[in-house]
Amino acid sequence: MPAIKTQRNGSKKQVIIGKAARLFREKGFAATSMRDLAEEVGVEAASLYNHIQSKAEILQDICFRTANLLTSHLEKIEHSQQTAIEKIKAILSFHIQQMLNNYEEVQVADREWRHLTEPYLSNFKTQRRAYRQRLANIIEEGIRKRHIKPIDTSTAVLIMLHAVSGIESWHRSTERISAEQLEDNMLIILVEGLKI
Amino acid sequence: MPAIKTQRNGSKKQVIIGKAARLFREKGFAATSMRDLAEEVGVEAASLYNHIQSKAEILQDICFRTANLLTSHLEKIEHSQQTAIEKIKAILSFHIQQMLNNYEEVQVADREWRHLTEPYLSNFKTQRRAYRQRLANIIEEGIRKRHIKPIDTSTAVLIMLHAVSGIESWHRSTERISAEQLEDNMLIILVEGLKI
DNA sequence: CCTACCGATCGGTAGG
DNA sequence: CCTACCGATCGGTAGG
Repeated sequence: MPAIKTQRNGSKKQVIIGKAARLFREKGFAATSMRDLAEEVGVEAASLYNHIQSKAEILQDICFRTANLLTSHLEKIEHSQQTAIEKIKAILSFHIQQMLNNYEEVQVADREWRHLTEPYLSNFKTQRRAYRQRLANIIEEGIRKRHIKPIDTSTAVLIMLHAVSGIESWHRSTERISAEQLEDNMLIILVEGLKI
Repeated sequence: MPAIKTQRNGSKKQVIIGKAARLFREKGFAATSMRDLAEEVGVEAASLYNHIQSKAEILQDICFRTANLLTSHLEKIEHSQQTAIEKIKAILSFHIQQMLNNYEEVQVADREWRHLTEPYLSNFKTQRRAYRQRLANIIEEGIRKRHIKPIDTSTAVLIMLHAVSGIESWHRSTERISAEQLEDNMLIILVEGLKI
């Protein structure tokens, strides 16, 4: 019954990856040992290898799942009929939602991708560069149509993406505002300044 | 001649810390070995210990030097007679300058401080929290005087600081704009949206 | 899923 | 500043 076996392996693998994301975010990829991960999962370190191939594979799964999620959402927005400002708001809103609901994996993908090995490292960097370029193109479109100030698009992209990835600090803050308020405030600060 | 000896040790120690900052930024603190660092410096690993006490001490030096630099600049700005908007611009401008001129140490302090051990870890977190609070207070002052939109101050601080720390990507980009243009653009995007 | 274990590498020390 | 070396820990495998 290979179908059931795959299913079982798949679900246990996802548990392992989820726990790994938590540890990688807390301590970093390099400082997290397979024995740390095993303890978190509740098995011996050797047993992890019945479900995953290597420590590197876990990082690959986390990084590319996140990258693909963001890329495919960007694709949808690109093909919509919204104005540039609306598109940017939709993209940032999606980033914020991902950060709030799935922040461990998103942050690991954002911070620990440097530990990917080739050819995954190059693939990831290429996908990342393409994503930023496409976001810059949307801003460029807004500038051409005079909805957005004539700023440097690369700088704007850089600010937006890094600002969003900073939500971590908020996430663990004691004096929290609601997720809705957070999103509203971020969009005001990041987008209103762009408008003409 | 203890004065000369201290001077010599001091300068060689600074060389080691500088090389370490480069490696810690590239590969992360945990993934950088003392043998990697020794090779970069041009000595055997054991010889490093004539100049530094431990790997941990190098990270402490980098993190607190950067933290103290930013804190003491903030102090100056706080006591000046500028408006809140001007103060924020001055602080961000200083961050951007530090990032451009000294980005390796600044980035290590920003990204690798999690690897500090106690009591340094707690000290660093406290200093960091205080810095953000004082920046938030300046924004709060601007809101009270109706120079700044009534946004959530913690969110604004979070966005600003993370946006600035994202300059790394730009620094290694091929299609660069000038440092001046970068700073102008960042201040427009980050500050203009705040104004009423 | 476990016990037992591998070679490699780690941060750091002794002694000169 | 080097050679020689330490105990600890790493990612991963063999075999059951």
